[in-house]
Formats: sequence, structure tokens, C-alpha cells
Amino acid sequence: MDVVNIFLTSELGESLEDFVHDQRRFTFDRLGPEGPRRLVEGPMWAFVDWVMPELAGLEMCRRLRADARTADAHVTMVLEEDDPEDRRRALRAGADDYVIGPLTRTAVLDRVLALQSRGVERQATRRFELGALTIDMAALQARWNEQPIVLRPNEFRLLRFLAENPNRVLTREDLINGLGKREPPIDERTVDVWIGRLRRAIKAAGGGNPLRTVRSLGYVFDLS
Amino acid sequence: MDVVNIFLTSELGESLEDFVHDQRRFTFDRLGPEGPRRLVEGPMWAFVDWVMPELAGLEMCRRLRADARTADAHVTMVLEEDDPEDRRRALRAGADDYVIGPLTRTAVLDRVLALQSRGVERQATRRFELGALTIDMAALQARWNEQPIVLRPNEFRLLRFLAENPNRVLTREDLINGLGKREPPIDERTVDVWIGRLRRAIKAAGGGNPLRTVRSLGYVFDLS
DNA sequence: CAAGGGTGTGACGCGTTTGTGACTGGTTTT
DNA sequence: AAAACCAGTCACAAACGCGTCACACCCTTG
Repeated sequence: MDVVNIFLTSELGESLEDFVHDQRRFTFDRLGPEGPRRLVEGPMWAFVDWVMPELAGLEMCRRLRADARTADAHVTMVLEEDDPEDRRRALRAGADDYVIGPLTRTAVLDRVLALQSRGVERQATRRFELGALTIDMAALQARWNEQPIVLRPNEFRLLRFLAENPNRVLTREDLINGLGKREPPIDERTVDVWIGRLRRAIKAAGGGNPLRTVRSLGYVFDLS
Repeated sequence: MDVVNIFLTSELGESLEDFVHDQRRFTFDRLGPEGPRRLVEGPMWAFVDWVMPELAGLEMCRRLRADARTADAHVTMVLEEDDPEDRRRALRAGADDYVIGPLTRTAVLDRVLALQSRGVERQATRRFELGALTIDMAALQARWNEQPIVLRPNEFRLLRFLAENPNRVLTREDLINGLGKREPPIDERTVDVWIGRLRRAIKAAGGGNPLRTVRSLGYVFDLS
């Protein structure tokens, strides 16, 4: 069973350790301006407060993305109030998700457990290969037989999410949620366009088509 | 393995029955103002909509708590929008949890499975094997001795339903209902065409004919 | 402030899926 | 043996779902 590492910028951590009884499955760590205090393995989940003592939350968010140790953490931004403008800023700064604060223990666990149960936990490995496809998390680059695939940010996340759940039909809804898009609600048909663009990019790199359409249901990353 | 009983105040139930393939582990029931329609055993999970035709969601929530049959159900409140005030009200009314609606199939399953998997083994990808036939629910793919069977959506659903009830004569009506076709009423003879198409697809994959016709009654999936 | 790239969406067209009526050949009933 | 019944198959039209394009919007960069 994997361990999920949870980073928080607030002091909720100690309270959570009390609340969660199965501590083998979770670690909690305080997240300061200089990043995590210790290096961890396994999926990471960061909850970043909008206002922090020493640093703006948005800046923290950008630093997490820039830091190789935390580049593929799932970042949830904690907003104080429900301001659409702030939400957009959070996502733009690299957050995957947001909650409207104040952050509660149940809100944290809901999110982490929901993600876990879907088999969606982020790979600890920075790099994984599926057939001819290689995905390098640290470099944020994908290759088909050493040939780089030119991907836009959203396409990269889409490919990563699909590749993390191979041989499994993902509905359009799964994909929208998997990319952490919540605001504004994304039209399901938009996923078709994402897939189309991703396929074109893979083909442009001389690749095949590992993305199978499952009519009336969704898409699968076909392994084998 | 315990059965989890899921109650919903919305009409998502039927859609879920179609979506969840392992029905032995779940039951779905509609939740009306007077509570559940039948008495069940095992863990219960209720999803209560914030607005309901005849009753406010909060009141429903209180009734569930007051009713001995459902007092220890896990109640999830479905909020229409992310209003902190509403969330607090929901929790105060006895809800354990909340989601921001609209309630989706994956949201329901995420939560229920998260509970299930807490301390329990992660559910493996669902897959049945019946003789030479393999049905992979995650990939939504069927195989005959490793040879993929090319199926259209309706054919896949038909095969699944037949394979879930092997050695049992299913009438045409059973099959129509089993596939969740209600609107418009389907002509029973249409089932013959479905069967014919399914047989042809299996044969095209080099398979035999596990579908036996029972004259004047219906069809059976023969497991021998 | 202008130029350029990334992204979401409506619209259009095409191919696929699917329900149905009709025809056929076989089986049961009278 | 005729009539009635039943299931397999085909062809077809309508509906549906998906891929694609162009466009508008917003953000970033210079």
C-alpha cells in the first residue's frame, strides 16, 4: 500500500495526525517558503493557503511547480472566499484544484481519499515508459521512441493522466476531473478536442495511436 | 464481502446500476420522504440532494438520523453550489460529508469505494472469465481466448448481462430491461437482431456460440 | 501596446450504430 | 398436409456520437 504525503502550509497537520488513525498510509509535513522539509517518496498532495505569513500562496504554488522535488505534487489551493477571479489565478499559478476555506480535516481527507480510490494516485517515479511512449515528469516531456512529442501544457497533463490509468476506460468526466478542471464547468465535448490535439501531436512525432475511443463512453490508453 | 447499500434521493440509481458492474457488492434504492423502501443489512450510504421535490434536503437528513433503520448510515449531502453556510447547515443537520453537485456517477463511487478501501484491499480491476470468454470491465473489452471481440456498445452490454446470468433463460423482456432500455418501448423481436449481431461478432473472433436459443422463451448463456 | 500562442466552444459533416419491417426457412400444432 | 408459429437474417432510414475546424478570448512576451 502506497503512502500519501500531505504537505500543508497551515497548522492543520497535527490535528490531522490525531484524526487519521491509519498513519501508515499518510505522512504529514509542514510546508514553508523553502519547500518541504524532507524528501519523500510516493504521491504528494499539497494544500496551500491563499495567505501565508511570509509568502503569498500563489508564489508558493509556482515554487512548488518549479521545484523538481514537488513538480508533480497535486496542489490544492485554499481560498478564503469564493472569488472566481482568485480561482482562476490559482489554477494559472499551477494549482490542480482548490477548496473554499477554511480548510477542514474532512475536506483534506475527502480529496485525498477520493483521488486514491480512483487508482489515480500520482506516480512516485519521475519517469515511466509504456511501450514506445516515455513520459518524463521532471523534464515535463514525452517521447515516442526517443522522438520528442511537442505538447502544450494541457495536452501533457492529459497524456499523463491517461497513461497513469492504462487499459481503463475513462469517461470525459473522469478526464475533466483528472486534470483538476473545475471552474468554469468544462463542456464534456471539449475533451474530444483535447484528444484530437493530443493524437495529432503524437502522430507528428511519428507515433502511433494509443488512444482508443470507446464510443458513447470515453477513451482508453491502450497498452499492448 | 459485505454489501454496501446506497440510497439516493435523485434518479441516479438506474444509471449507476448500469455503470457499476459488480452488483453483488452494491444495492441501489430510491430514498423518498418516508425513508428507504426496504430494510437492508450492511453498511448504508445515503446521498441526499439539497433540493428535493417534496422535502428539503436538510429535513431529509434529520429524518434519516431519527429513523432507527438509517441512524447509522453515512449521509452525504449534495450541495448545488459551494456555499460555506450551506455546508455548515448540512453538517449540523447530521450529514457526515458533502459534495458540490451535480452528483455524478463517479463522485458516488469514489466516495463509497474510498470508504470500502479504507483498511481493505484495493479492488482489483474487475474481470470475469467464463470458459474461453473473458470480459474486462475496466477496459470494456471482451476476448475469446485472448482474441479481442469487436463489439458495439449495445452488444457489449448485452454480452455482459448474459454473462452475469449464465445458465439461466432470459426472456426478451429480461434482456430489454437488463440493458436499461425503456424509452421508447423496444420491440421484442429486436432482441433477436441483437443476439444475431453478438453471435456474429463472437464468431468473427474465432469463438464458439455460447448463446443458446430457447424456443418460445428466450436465450441462455451456456456455461459448460 | 502589439503580436503570438494556448484553450474552450459552437457548428458542421461524416461515419457508425441501432431499431424496425419484411422475407425466409424451419418447427410445432391442428 | 395445411396452418400457425417462431427465429435468423437483410436492408434501410433515422438518430447518434465523434472528429475537426474556425473563431473568440485571455494570457504572456517582447
